[in-house]
Amino acid sequence: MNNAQKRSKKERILDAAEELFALHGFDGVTIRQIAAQAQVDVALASYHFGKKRELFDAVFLRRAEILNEERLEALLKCQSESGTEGPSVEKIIEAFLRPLEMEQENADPGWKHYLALVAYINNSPIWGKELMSKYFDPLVTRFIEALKKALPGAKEEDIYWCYHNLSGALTLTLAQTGRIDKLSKGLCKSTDFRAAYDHMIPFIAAGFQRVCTKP
Amino acid sequence: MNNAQKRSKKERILDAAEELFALHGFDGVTIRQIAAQAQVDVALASYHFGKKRELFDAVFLRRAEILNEERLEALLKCQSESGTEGPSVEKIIEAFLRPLEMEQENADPGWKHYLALVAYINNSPIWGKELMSKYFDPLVTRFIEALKKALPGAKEEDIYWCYHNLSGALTLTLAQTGRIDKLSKGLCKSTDFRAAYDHMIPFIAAGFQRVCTKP
DNA sequence: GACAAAATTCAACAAATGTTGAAAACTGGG
DNA sequence: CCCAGTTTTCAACATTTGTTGAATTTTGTC
Repeated sequence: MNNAQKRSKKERILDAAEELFALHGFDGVTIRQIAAQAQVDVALASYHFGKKRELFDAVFLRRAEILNEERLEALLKCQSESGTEGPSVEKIIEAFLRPLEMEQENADPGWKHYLALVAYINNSPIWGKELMSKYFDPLVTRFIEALKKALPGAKEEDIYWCYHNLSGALTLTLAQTGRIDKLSKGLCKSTDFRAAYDHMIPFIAAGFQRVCTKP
Repeated sequence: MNNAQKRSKKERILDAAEELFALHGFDGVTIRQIAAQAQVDVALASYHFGKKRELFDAVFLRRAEILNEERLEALLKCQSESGTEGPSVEKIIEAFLRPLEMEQENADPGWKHYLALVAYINNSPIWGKELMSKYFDPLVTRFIEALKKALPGAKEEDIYWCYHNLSGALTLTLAQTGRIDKLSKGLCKSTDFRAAYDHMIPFIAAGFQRVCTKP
Protein backbone atom coordinates (compact mmCIF):
# COMPACT_ATOMS: atom_id res chain seq x y z
CA MET A 1 0.00 0.00 0.00
CA ASN A 2 1.22 3.44 -0.95
CA ASN A 3 2.58 5.54 1.89
CA ALA A 4 0.15 8.33 1.11
CA GLN A 5 -2.72 5.92 1.56
CA LYS A 6 -1.96 4.58 5.01
CA ARG A 7 -4.12 7.20 6.63
CA SER A 8 -7.86 7.21 6.09
CA LYS A 9 -9.21 9.26 3.24
CA LYS A 10 -10.82 11.64 5.69
CA GLU A 11 -7.48 12.30 7.35
CA ARG A 12 -5.75 12.64 4.02
CA ILE A 13 -8.19 15.38 3.06
CA LEU A 14 -7.38 17.21 6.29
CA ASP A 15 -3.66 16.78 5.69
CA ALA A 16 -3.84 18.09 2.16
CA ALA A 17 -6.11 20.98 3.12
CA GLU A 18 -3.80 21.86 6.01
CA GLU A 19 -0.76 22.11 3.79
CA LEU A 20 -2.43 23.94 0.93
CA PHE A 21 -4.37 26.41 3.09
CA ALA A 22 -1.16 27.22 4.94
CA LEU A 23 0.64 27.92 1.68
CA HIS A 24 -2.01 29.81 -0.27
CA GLY A 25 -4.70 30.89 2.17
CA PHE A 26 -8.38 30.06 2.17
CA ASP A 27 -9.21 31.55 -1.21
CA GLY A 28 -6.00 30.46 -2.90
CA VAL A 29 -6.93 26.80 -2.75
CA THR A 30 -9.69 24.89 -4.53
CA ILE A 31 -11.44 21.79 -3.27
CA ARG A 32 -10.22 20.06 -6.39
CA GLN A 33 -6.59 20.80 -5.58
CA ILE A 34 -7.08 19.44 -2.11
CA ALA A 35 -8.76 16.31 -3.43
CA ALA A 36 -6.02 15.81 -5.99
CA GLN A 37 -3.25 16.08 -3.41
CA ALA A 38 -5.13 13.71 -1.11
CA GLN A 39 -5.70 11.32 -4.02
CA VAL A 40 -9.40 11.35 -3.36
CA ASP A 41 -12.59 12.17 -5.26
CA VAL A 42 -13.72 15.79 -5.24
CA ALA A 43 -17.10 15.07 -3.73
CA LEU A 44 -15.60 13.34 -0.74
CA ALA A 45 -14.53 16.57 0.89
CA SER A 46 -18.08 17.85 0.87
CA TYR A 47 -19.38 14.52 2.13
CA HIS A 48 -17.10 14.48 5.15
CA PHE A 49 -16.89 18.15 6.02
CA GLY A 50 -19.69 20.04 4.28
CA LYS A 51 -18.90 23.52 2.95
CA LYS A 52 -15.37 24.65 2.16
CA ARG A 53 -15.39 26.95 5.15
CA GLU A 54 -16.33 24.05 7.41
CA LEU A 55 -13.39 22.07 6.10
CA PHE A 56 -11.17 25.02 6.91
CA ASP A 57 -12.51 25.13 10.45
CA ALA A 58 -12.05 21.39 10.83
CA VAL A 59 -8.40 21.74 9.85
CA PHE A 60 -7.96 24.54 12.36
CA LEU A 61 -9.68 22.70 15.18
CA ARG A 62 -7.97 19.33 14.70
CA ARG A 63 -4.77 20.37 16.43
CA ALA A 64 -5.92 23.42 18.37
CA GLU A 65 -6.96 21.55 21.49
CA ILE A 66 -3.84 19.41 21.49
CA LEU A 67 -1.74 22.53 21.32
CA ASN A 68 -3.65 24.23 24.09
CA GLU A 69 -3.14 21.25 26.37
CA GLU A 70 0.57 21.08 25.71
CA ARG A 71 1.08 24.75 26.36
CA LEU A 72 -1.04 24.74 29.49
CA GLU A 73 0.93 21.79 30.76
CA ALA A 74 4.18 23.68 30.12
CA LEU A 75 2.87 26.68 32.04
CA LEU A 76 1.72 24.61 35.00
CA LYS A 77 5.03 22.77 35.10
CA CYS A 78 7.11 25.94 35.17
CA GLN A 79 4.80 27.38 37.82
CA SER A 80 5.09 24.32 40.03
CA GLU A 81 8.86 24.41 39.71
CA SER A 82 9.06 27.98 40.93
CA GLY A 83 8.64 29.29 44.45
CA THR A 84 5.74 31.28 45.82
CA GLU A 85 6.79 34.39 43.90
CA GLY A 86 6.07 32.56 40.63
CA PRO A 87 8.26 31.88 37.60
CA SER A 88 10.44 34.50 35.94
CA VAL A 89 9.44 36.30 32.76
CA GLU A 90 11.87 34.23 30.74
CA LYS A 91 10.51 30.96 32.12
CA ILE A 92 6.97 31.97 31.23
CA ILE A 93 7.92 32.97 27.69
CA GLU A 94 9.75 29.70 27.35
CA ALA A 95 6.69 27.74 28.43
CA PHE A 96 4.61 29.70 25.94
CA LEU A 97 6.93 29.10 23.01
CA ARG A 98 8.80 25.82 23.37
CA PRO A 99 5.81 23.55 22.79
CA LEU A 100 5.48 25.15 19.38
CA GLU A 101 9.09 24.46 18.56
CA MET A 102 8.65 20.85 19.66
CA GLU A 103 5.74 20.34 17.30
CA GLN A 104 7.46 22.08 14.42
CA GLU A 105 10.24 19.53 14.83
CA ASN A 106 7.73 16.71 15.00
CA ALA A 107 8.31 13.91 12.51
CA ASP A 108 4.79 14.51 11.24
CA PRO A 109 5.18 17.46 8.86
CA GLY A 110 1.48 18.18 9.35
CA TRP A 111 2.34 20.11 12.48
CA LYS A 112 4.68 22.38 10.57
CA HIS A 113 1.95 23.07 8.03
CA TYR A 114 -0.62 23.59 10.75
CA LEU A 115 1.44 26.19 12.54
CA ALA A 116 2.07 28.00 9.28
CA LEU A 117 -1.70 28.06 8.88
CA VAL A 118 -2.06 29.53 12.35
CA ALA A 119 0.38 32.24 11.30
CA TYR A 120 -1.73 32.98 8.24
CA ILE A 121 -4.87 33.21 10.32
CA ASN A 122 -3.33 35.28 13.08
CA ASN A 123 -2.04 37.83 10.59
CA SER A 124 -5.27 38.10 8.65
CA PRO A 125 -7.46 41.15 9.29
CA ILE A 126 -10.60 39.12 8.70
CA TRP A 127 -9.83 35.69 10.17
CA GLY A 128 -7.54 36.80 12.97
CA LYS A 129 -10.02 38.21 15.41
CA GLU A 130 -12.63 35.53 15.08
CA LEU A 131 -10.79 32.22 15.08
CA MET A 132 -7.74 33.04 17.15
CA SER A 133 -9.64 34.82 19.89
CA LYS A 134 -12.18 32.09 20.22
CA TYR A 135 -9.78 29.19 20.57
CA PHE A 136 -6.53 30.62 21.90
CA ASP A 137 -7.37 33.63 24.03
CA PRO A 138 -8.36 31.65 27.13
CA LEU A 139 -4.89 30.15 27.22
CA VAL A 140 -3.20 33.44 26.37
CA THR A 141 -5.02 35.08 29.24
CA ARG A 142 -3.53 32.57 31.66
CA PHE A 143 -0.05 33.37 30.43
CA ILE A 144 -0.71 37.06 30.76
CA GLU A 145 -1.85 36.57 34.34
CA ALA A 146 1.43 34.80 35.04
CA LEU A 147 3.35 37.65 33.41
CA LYS A 148 1.54 40.21 35.55
CA LYS A 149 2.77 38.39 38.64
CA ALA A 150 6.31 38.26 37.31
CA LEU A 151 6.22 41.99 36.52
CA PRO A 152 4.78 43.61 39.63
CA GLY A 153 3.79 47.23 39.16
CA ALA A 154 3.63 46.97 35.40
CA LYS A 155 0.78 48.75 33.66
CA GLU A 156 -1.69 46.26 32.24
CA GLU A 157 -1.69 48.12 28.96
CA ASP A 158 2.08 47.74 28.65
CA ILE A 159 1.86 44.01 29.12
CA TYR A 160 -0.69 43.67 26.35
CA TRP A 161 1.43 45.67 23.95
CA CYS A 162 4.44 43.53 24.80
CA TYR A 163 2.38 40.43 24.18
CA HIS A 164 1.42 41.92 20.83
CA ASN A 165 5.11 42.12 19.93
CA LEU A 166 5.67 38.58 21.11
CA SER A 167 2.76 37.36 19.04
CA GLY A 168 4.09 39.09 15.94
CA ALA A 169 7.59 37.70 16.25
CA LEU A 170 6.18 34.25 16.84
CA THR A 171 3.78 34.51 13.92
CA LEU A 172 6.53 35.31 11.44
CA THR A 173 8.55 32.38 12.76
CA LEU A 174 5.60 30.06 12.30
CA ALA A 175 4.99 31.33 8.79
CA GLN A 176 8.39 30.11 7.57
CA THR A 177 8.52 32.57 4.73
CA GLY A 178 12.19 31.93 4.09
CA ARG A 179 12.86 35.61 3.87
CA ILE A 180 15.57 35.60 6.52
CA ASP A 181 17.41 32.95 4.53
CA LYS A 182 17.73 35.28 1.62
CA LEU A 183 18.38 38.40 3.65
CA SER A 184 21.13 36.78 5.70
CA LYS A 185 22.59 35.10 2.61
CA GLY A 186 22.09 31.65 4.11
CA LEU A 187 23.48 32.48 7.54
CA CYS A 188 20.05 31.88 9.12
CA LYS A 189 17.42 29.43 7.98
CA SER A 190 13.65 29.66 8.51
CA THR A 191 13.59 25.93 9.03
CA ASP A 192 16.14 26.06 11.87
CA PHE A 193 13.50 26.25 14.57
CA ARG A 194 15.93 25.66 17.38
CA ALA A 195 17.92 28.74 16.46
CA ALA A 196 14.75 30.77 15.94
CA TYR A 197 13.39 30.05 19.43
CA ASP A 198 16.77 30.24 21.14
CA HIS A 199 17.02 33.79 19.87
CA MET A 200 13.36 34.68 20.28
CA ILE A 201 13.00 33.77 23.94
CA PRO A 202 15.67 36.05 25.44
CA PHE A 203 14.76 38.74 22.92
CA ILE A 204 11.15 38.80 24.02
CA ALA A 205 11.96 38.50 27.71
CA ALA A 206 14.26 41.50 27.51
CA GLY A 207 11.56 43.47 25.74
CA PHE A 208 9.03 42.76 28.47
CA GLN A 209 11.47 43.72 31.19
CA ARG A 210 12.47 46.98 29.56
CA VAL A 211 8.91 48.12 28.80
CA CYS A 212 7.18 46.81 31.92
CA THR A 213 9.71 47.82 34.54
CA LYS A 214 9.48 51.26 36.06
CA PRO A 215 12.56 53.38 35.37
CA MET B 1 -18.63 65.82 -8.40
CA ASN B 2 -18.70 62.90 -6.02
CA ASN B 3 -15.78 62.66 -3.63
CA ALA B 4 -14.97 59.15 -4.83
CA GLN B 5 -14.63 60.47 -8.35
CA LYS B 6 -12.13 63.23 -7.82
CA ARG B 7 -9.24 60.91 -8.53
CA SER B 8 -8.78 59.45 -11.99
CA LYS B 9 -10.35 56.11 -12.70
CA LYS B 10 -6.91 54.55 -12.94
CA GLU B 11 -6.07 55.76 -9.46
CA ARG B 12 -9.43 54.68 -8.12
CA ILE B 13 -8.76 51.16 -9.35
CA LEU B 14 -5.44 51.14 -7.52
CA ASP B 15 -7.08 52.50 -4.38
CA ALA B 16 -9.82 49.89 -4.39
CA ALA B 17 -7.42 47.06 -5.19
CA GLU B 18 -5.12 48.22 -2.41
CA GLU B 19 -7.83 48.11 0.20
CA LEU B 20 -9.39 44.84 -0.91
CA PHE B 21 -6.12 42.98 -1.44
CA ALA B 22 -5.01 44.05 2.03
CA LEU B 23 -8.21 42.73 3.56
CA HIS B 24 -8.69 39.47 1.69
CA GLY B 25 -5.39 38.65 -0.03
CA PHE B 26 -4.72 38.17 -3.71
CA ASP B 27 -7.09 35.27 -4.28
CA GLY B 28 -9.81 36.57 -1.99
CA VAL B 29 -10.63 39.46 -4.28
CA THR B 30 -12.17 39.49 -7.74
CA ILE B 31 -11.59 42.07 -10.43
CA ARG B 32 -15.31 42.70 -10.37
CA GLN B 33 -15.25 43.58 -6.67
CA ILE B 34 -12.41 45.98 -7.29
CA ALA B 35 -14.21 47.56 -10.21
CA ALA B 36 -17.41 47.87 -8.21
CA GLN B 37 -15.67 49.59 -5.30
CA ALA B 38 -13.88 51.91 -7.70
CA GLN B 39 -17.16 52.60 -9.52
CA VAL B 40 -15.59 51.62 -12.78
CA ASP B 41 -16.25 49.14 -15.57
CA VAL B 42 -14.75 45.67 -15.11
CA ALA B 43 -12.75 45.76 -18.31
CA LEU B 44 -10.98 48.94 -17.33
CA ALA B 45 -8.71 47.19 -14.86
CA SER B 46 -7.41 44.92 -17.58
CA TYR B 47 -7.02 47.82 -19.96
CA HIS B 48 -4.87 49.83 -17.57
CA PHE B 49 -2.93 47.11 -15.80
CA GLY B 50 -3.19 43.87 -17.78
CA LYS B 51 -3.44 40.64 -15.82
CA LYS B 52 -4.69 40.51 -12.25
CA ARG B 53 -1.22 39.75 -11.00
CA GLU B 54 0.14 42.83 -12.77
CA LEU B 55 -2.47 44.95 -11.03
CA PHE B 56 -1.34 43.48 -7.73
CA ASP B 57 2.26 44.37 -8.50
CA ALA B 58 1.26 47.86 -9.54
CA VAL B 59 -0.45 48.37 -6.18
CA PHE B 60 2.62 47.12 -4.36
CA LEU B 61 5.02 49.27 -6.34
CA ARG B 62 3.07 52.51 -6.20
CA ARG B 63 4.14 53.35 -2.66
CA ALA B 64 7.21 51.15 -2.24
CA GLU B 65 9.71 53.66 -3.54
CA ILE B 66 8.20 56.52 -1.57
CA LEU B 67 8.48 54.45 1.57
CA ASN B 68 12.06 53.49 0.87
CA GLU B 69 13.03 57.11 0.40
CA GLU B 70 11.41 58.20 3.63
CA ARG B 71 13.05 55.49 5.65
CA LEU B 72 16.46 56.05 4.11
CA GLU B 73 16.13 59.74 4.87
CA ALA B 74 15.30 58.92 8.49
CA LEU B 75 18.37 56.68 8.76
CA LEU B 76 20.68 59.27 7.23
CA LYS B 77 19.30 61.97 9.53
CA CYS B 78 19.84 59.97 12.69
CA GLN B 79 23.32 59.04 11.50
CA SER B 80 24.24 62.64 10.80
CA GLU B 81 22.99 63.66 14.23
CA SER B 82 25.22 61.17 16.01
CA GLY B 83 28.95 61.33 16.58
CA THR B 84 31.62 59.23 14.92
CA GLU B 85 30.60 56.14 16.90
CA GLY B 86 27.23 56.16 15.10
CA PRO B 87 23.67 56.23 16.44
CA SER B 88 22.42 54.01 19.25
CA VAL B 89 20.39 50.87 18.68
CA GLU B 90 17.24 52.64 19.79
CA LYS B 91 17.78 55.55 17.43
CA ILE B 92 18.26 53.16 14.51
CA ILE B 93 15.12 51.20 15.35
CA GLU B 94 13.25 54.45 15.65
CA ALA B 95 14.43 55.57 12.20
CA PHE B 96 13.35 52.22 10.81
CA LEU B 97 9.87 52.32 12.31
CA ARG B 98 8.64 55.88 12.73
CA PRO B 99 8.17 56.63 9.04
CA LEU B 100 5.67 53.77 8.96
CA GLU B 101 3.74 55.21 11.87
CA MET B 102 3.69 58.60 10.15
CA GLU B 103 2.16 57.15 7.00
CA GLN B 104 -0.36 55.07 8.94
CA GLU B 105 -1.54 58.31 10.47
CA ASN B 106 -1.66 59.99 7.08
CA ALA B 107 -4.97 61.59 6.19
CA ASP B 108 -5.00 59.41 3.07
CA PRO B 109 -6.31 56.05 4.31
CA GLY B 110 -4.65 54.44 1.31
CA TRP B 111 -1.39 54.31 3.25
CA LYS B 112 -3.01 52.36 6.05
CA HIS B 113 -4.37 49.87 3.54
CA TYR B 114 -1.07 49.67 1.74
CA LEU B 115 0.87 48.83 4.87
CA ALA B 116 -1.66 46.16 5.78
CA LEU B 117 -1.03 44.74 2.33
CA VAL B 118 2.71 44.76 3.01
CA ALA B 119 1.99 42.80 6.18
CA TYR B 120 0.01 40.27 4.20
CA ILE B 121 2.81 39.88 1.69
CA ASN B 122 5.57 39.71 4.26
CA ASN B 123 3.82 36.95 6.16
CA SER B 124 2.98 34.89 3.10
CA PRO B 125 5.14 31.83 2.42
CA ILE B 126 4.77 32.31 -1.31
CA TRP B 127 4.77 36.08 -1.81
CA GLY B 128 7.07 37.02 1.02
CA LYS B 129 10.40 35.98 -0.36
CA GLU B 130 9.91 37.29 -3.84
CA LEU B 131 8.35 40.73 -3.51
CA MET B 132 9.71 41.84 -0.15
CA SER B 133 13.27 40.78 -0.82
CA LYS B 134 13.35 42.43 -4.18
CA TYR B 135 12.09 45.83 -3.13
CA PHE B 136 12.91 46.21 0.56
CA ASP B 137 16.05 44.21 1.26
CA PRO B 138 18.48 46.82 -0.07
CA LEU B 139 17.16 49.27 2.51
CA VAL B 140 17.01 46.66 5.27
CA THR B 141 20.64 45.82 4.61
CA ARG B 142 21.62 49.41 5.25
CA PHE B 143 19.85 49.38 8.60
CA ILE B 144 21.52 46.13 9.53
CA GLU B 145 24.91 47.62 8.73
CA ALA B 146 24.11 50.48 11.08
CA LEU B 147 23.06 48.01 13.77
CA LYS B 148 26.31 46.09 13.42
CA LYS B 149 28.19 49.29 14.16
CA ALA B 150 26.00 50.01 17.19
CA LEU B 151 26.50 46.47 18.51
CA PRO B 152 30.25 45.86 18.23
CA GLY B 153 31.26 42.26 18.76
CA ALA B 154 27.81 40.90 18.03
CA LYS B 155 27.56 37.78 15.94
CA GLU B 156 26.12 38.53 12.52
CA GLU B 157 23.74 35.61 12.87
CA ASP B 158 22.33 37.04 16.10
CA ILE B 159 21.61 40.37 14.45
CA TYR B 160 19.66 38.72 11.66
CA TRP B 161 17.56 36.72 14.10
CA CYS B 162 16.84 39.87 16.06
CA TYR B 163 15.82 41.60 12.87
CA HIS B 164 13.52 38.69 12.19
CA ASN B 165 11.78 39.34 15.51
CA LEU B 166 11.56 43.02 14.75
CA SER B 167 10.06 42.28 11.36
CA GLY B 168 7.45 40.00 12.89
CA ALA B 169 6.35 42.45 15.56
CA LEU B 170 6.15 45.19 12.95
CA THR B 171 4.21 43.01 10.52
CA LEU B 172 1.50 42.24 13.03
CA THR B 173 1.22 45.93 13.85
CA LEU B 174 0.83 46.77 10.18
CA ALA B 175 -1.80 44.07 9.71
CA GLN B 176 -4.20 45.74 12.17
CA THR B 177 -6.02 42.54 12.93
CA GLY B 178 -7.77 44.04 15.92
CA ARG B 179 -6.96 41.00 17.99
CA ILE B 180 -5.28 42.95 20.76
CA ASP B 181 -8.44 45.03 21.12
CA LYS B 182 -10.42 41.96 22.00
CA LEU B 183 -7.72 40.30 24.09
CA SER B 184 -7.12 43.41 26.20
CA LYS B 185 -10.85 44.08 26.45
CA GLY B 186 -10.50 47.48 24.80
CA LEU B 187 -7.47 48.59 26.81
CA CYS B 188 -5.34 48.62 23.66
CA LYS B 189 -6.44 49.42 20.14
CA SER B 190 -4.90 48.22 16.88
CA THR B 191 -5.62 51.60 15.38
CA ASP B 192 -3.69 53.44 18.09
CA PHE B 193 -0.48 53.52 16.10
CA ARG B 194 1.23 55.93 18.42
CA ALA B 195 0.88 53.56 21.34
CA ALA B 196 1.92 50.59 19.23
CA TYR B 197 5.20 52.17 18.12
CA ASP B 198 5.91 53.79 21.47
CA HIS B 199 5.86 50.30 22.97
CA MET B 200 7.49 48.53 20.06
CA ILE B 201 10.62 50.66 19.81
CA PRO B 202 12.00 50.18 23.34
CA PHE B 203 10.84 46.58 23.29
CA ILE B 204 12.82 45.79 20.16
CA ALA B 205 15.84 47.80 21.23
CA ALA B 206 16.02 45.87 24.51
CA GLY B 207 15.79 42.60 22.63
CA PHE B 208 18.69 43.50 20.38
CA GLN B 209 20.82 44.56 23.29
CA ARG B 210 20.14 41.43 25.32
CA VAL B 211 20.78 39.01 22.47
CA CYS B 212 23.63 40.80 20.76
CA THR B 213 25.68 41.82 23.77
CA LYS B 214 28.25 39.44 25.16
CA PRO B 215 27.44 38.34 28.71
C1' DG C 1 -23.85 -14.75 2.99
C1' DA C 2 -27.64 -11.27 3.74
C1' DC C 3 -28.30 -6.64 4.60
C1' DA C 4 -28.40 -2.00 6.43
C1' DA C 5 -25.25 1.79 6.90
C1' DA C 6 -21.40 4.22 5.70
C1' DA C 7 -18.10 5.53 2.30
C1' DT C 8 -16.98 6.57 -2.27
C1' DT C 9 -17.57 7.61 -7.16
C1' DC C 10 -19.67 9.71 -11.14
C1' DA C 11 -21.90 13.20 -13.65
C1' DA C 12 -23.86 17.37 -13.74
C1' DC C 13 -25.51 22.03 -12.23
C1' DA C 14 -25.66 27.05 -11.95
C1' DA C 15 -22.85 30.74 -10.71
C1' DA C 16 -18.75 33.28 -10.89
C1' DT C 17 -14.16 34.03 -12.75
C1' DG C 18 -10.36 36.59 -15.69
C1' DT C 19 -9.84 38.16 -20.05
C1' DT C 20 -10.76 39.86 -24.73
C1' DG C 21 -12.44 42.23 -29.03
C1' DA C 22 -15.32 45.42 -31.01
C1' DA C 23 -17.96 49.41 -30.52
C1' DA C 24 -18.66 53.83 -28.47
C1' DA C 25 -17.37 58.08 -26.06
C1' DC C 26 -14.21 61.30 -24.92
C1' DT C 27 -9.83 64.15 -25.51
C1' DG C 28 -6.94 67.76 -27.22
C1' DG C 29 -4.43 69.91 -31.17
C1' DG C 30 -4.67 71.37 -36.07
C1' DC D 1 -15.20 71.20 -37.03
C1' DC D 2 -12.04 67.26 -37.73
C1' DC D 3 -9.81 63.49 -36.53
C1' DA D 4 -6.15 60.53 -34.52
C1' DG D 5 -5.39 58.69 -30.03
C1' DT D 6 -6.83 57.50 -25.72
C1' DT D 7 -10.21 56.03 -22.58
C1' DT D 8 -14.37 53.69 -21.47
C1' DT D 9 -18.26 50.64 -22.13
C1' DC D 10 -20.69 46.58 -23.58
C1' DA D 11 -21.25 41.90 -24.47
C1' DA D 12 -19.47 37.64 -24.71
C1' DC D 13 -16.14 33.71 -24.21
C1' DA D 14 -14.18 29.55 -22.25
C1' DT D 15 -12.84 27.87 -17.65
C1' DT D 16 -13.18 26.99 -13.21
C1' DT D 17 -15.62 27.09 -9.04
C1' DG D 18 -18.33 24.80 -4.91
C1' DT D 19 -21.92 21.82 -4.28
C1' DT D 20 -25.41 18.26 -4.94
C1' DG D 21 -28.11 13.94 -5.96
C1' DA D 22 -28.09 9.52 -7.62
C1' DA D 23 -25.60 5.38 -8.33
C1' DT D 24 -22.10 2.25 -6.82
C1' DT D 25 -18.95 0.09 -3.73
C1' DT D 26 -17.22 -1.05 0.74
C1' DT D 27 -17.85 -2.04 5.63
C1' DG D 28 -19.42 -4.13 9.73
C1' DT D 29 -23.04 -7.05 12.13
C1' DC D 30 -26.13 -10.68 12.65
